[in-house]
Amino acid sequence: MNDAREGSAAGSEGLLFLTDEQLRKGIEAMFFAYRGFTSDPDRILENHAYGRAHHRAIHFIHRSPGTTVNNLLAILGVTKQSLNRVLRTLIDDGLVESRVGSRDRRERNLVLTEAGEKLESQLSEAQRRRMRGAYRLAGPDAVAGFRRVLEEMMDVEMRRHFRALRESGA
Amino acid sequence: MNDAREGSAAGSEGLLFLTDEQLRKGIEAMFFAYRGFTSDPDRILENHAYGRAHHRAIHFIHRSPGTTVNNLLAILGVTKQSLNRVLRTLIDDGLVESRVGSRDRRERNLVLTEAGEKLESQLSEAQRRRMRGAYRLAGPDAVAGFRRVLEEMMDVEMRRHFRALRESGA
DNA sequence: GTTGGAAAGTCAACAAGGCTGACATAAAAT
DNA sequence: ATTTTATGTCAGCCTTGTTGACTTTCCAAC
Repeated sequence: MNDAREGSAAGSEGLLFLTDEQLRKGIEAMFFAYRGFTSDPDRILENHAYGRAHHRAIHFIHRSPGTTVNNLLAILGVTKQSLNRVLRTLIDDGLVESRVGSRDRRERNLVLTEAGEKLESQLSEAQRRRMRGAYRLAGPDAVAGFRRVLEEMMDVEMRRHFRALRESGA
Repeated sequence: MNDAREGSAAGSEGLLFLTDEQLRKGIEAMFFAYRGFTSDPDRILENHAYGRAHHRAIHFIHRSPGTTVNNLLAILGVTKQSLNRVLRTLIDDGLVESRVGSRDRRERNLVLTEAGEKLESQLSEAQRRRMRGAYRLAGPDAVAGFRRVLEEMMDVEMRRHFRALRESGA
């Protein structure tokens, strides 16, 4: 409907990269790229009877060892029932340890066990391999742009979490 | 595990953007950004008793009017049973029309009805609004990098479909 | 013309992983 | 002492993915 007026979004400012057509390409690129992004870990998880939800939990527990359930809920944006089902299996399988909070004993501090770290490493390495390949081919400037656009696409709340994770890293 | 050796991926080549830490940031950026990417259409779909699967079908039928079921299956990467369930409801609700193929009458040519185009327009505009905001803030160079990295992240098969869609567009 | 196989549609059953609502418990905060 | 917070858990529902089996349609080769 809107597409009949290709390029009209740019008006007379010459912002060709903002045409509806360009935006649609970006949308499709996100769709197809996300498929690739998840495919490698998905293949590994198949052999473990785990799914993407387990991967996400493992990733963020690795990233913030000792994190609480509440914090994880905020980052993952799911209900506690949903997260609990996943955490339950990971704890029962000995990949995650749930310690009673030191500061506040209502809380649970979540950490990966040795086995958990091992799986995390496998999953992460598979995913990083793809990212590394893409980064290498695209080059540093493209990577900076990639990161910049992604960050602008996030909701403020998610950007907050994203940046909080940045601080803990390099 | 691998992360103890931060920066070692760059070796002495100075490719700091390829450190495991940078790659992890990219992974997290994809995760958080994709959440934002899908959130606006998701909100709209709630009011229509449709889900993301319906959105995807609507998007690609709009994009390639008259496309066949088989082509859609290849693009979406789901089983025909899964797609059929979604198409069934869209056809029954009068958003998609399924015409017997002209060339090959076993095939079905899928097109959006007027009502289908209307919903597509709503969904697409919501998604494009976010992309437009991100693109504008990041600037053309960042957008070029964004697109470049995403394309490199795709599986070859998906890249083929992506590029096929490009040709039909501007 | 008959027939083999491809394209499509359908039925059934199942699983993962979202969701809501209700309720329980322990511990902190007031 | 009471309320609030963090967590866990039970039950049930929905969407969307899966596999397997089977039918119908119909092009194309024989």
